[in-house]
Amino acid sequence: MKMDDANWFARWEEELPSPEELMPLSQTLITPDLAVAFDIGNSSSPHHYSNGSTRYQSIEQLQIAPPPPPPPPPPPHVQQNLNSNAVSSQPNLSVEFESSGGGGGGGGEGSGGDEQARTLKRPRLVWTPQLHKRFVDAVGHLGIKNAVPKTIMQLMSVDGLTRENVASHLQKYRLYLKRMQGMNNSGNGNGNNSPSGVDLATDHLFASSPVPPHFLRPNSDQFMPCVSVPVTAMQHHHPQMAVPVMGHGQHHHQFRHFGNSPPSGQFDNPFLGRQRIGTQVHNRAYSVMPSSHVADTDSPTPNGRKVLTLFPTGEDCN
DNA sequence: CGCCGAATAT
DNA sequence: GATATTCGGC
Repeated sequence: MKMDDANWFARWEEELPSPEELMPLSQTLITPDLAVAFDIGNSSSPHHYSNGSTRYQSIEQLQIAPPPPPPPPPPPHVQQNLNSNAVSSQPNLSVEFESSGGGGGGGGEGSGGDEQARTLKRPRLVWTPQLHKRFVDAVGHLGIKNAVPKTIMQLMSVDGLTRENVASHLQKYRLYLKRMQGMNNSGNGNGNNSPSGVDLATDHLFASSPVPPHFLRPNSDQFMPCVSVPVTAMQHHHPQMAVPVMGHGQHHHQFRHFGNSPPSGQFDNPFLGRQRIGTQVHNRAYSVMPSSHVADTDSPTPNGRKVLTLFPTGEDCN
């Protein structure tokens, strides 16, 4: 009760990715051209983030694949290179972009696209567990009141993340919460009373908590460790299973996590509908990480999409 | 006009 | 299924 501010911040910090993890992630948008050209395997790009600019963070897990690089012949196996890299660290890096087939368009700008990167058509954003966590944290800390795309986006301060990205994700997230709510009530087909705590959302899923100043853009610091939130519990658990629980009025949200040992098991991922974890529980992060991504190797590309993956998978995506 | 959210499209 | 884009209402 009293130990909040100081404490939560501390905890929050703990849970932040270690510098080692962070650094590798600090690449900003990787231009498709670059990606292809460099095979991305070389994360050794010297230029992490532009320090001088006003970019906030560097939690570049955002891996938004850059603008449409229509031109050259995209090697069909681009993704695999990345995998090899996965081992290096745990940064789940994943870039996904559609093959030129659909998007079309082209622009061809250099790699200096700073502003442009944000303006042009970006490839589909892949919500990595880390990214999602940022999202959840942000939402949890904003009141339901403030948890709107723009605000969330700001709180997350992920370079390149757009309001639309967040809005879309938020929509899904809300849906997920709704399902959770429904589950506790009655007719959940699952005999389980979902002790798992989804009870949180009865109506104040998250209630309010003014965004702590520290959260908002560090108007002067481009270096806040990472803007996240103090997730009271779970550190080494599936982040996916975290749900903001709002206890009392203005307190900091505790996150209840379930999935730790799902009694009867089946829980949905934050977004995914119920995912059966009967026999095998996958460590994979929440839904957003379809097996295809986690799979590792060349996964079947559904449509014409190419998926670049760099994730070791699972692990703790703290 | 910008933003939000639900619906709809890809 | 996951994300993006569209569209109506503030």
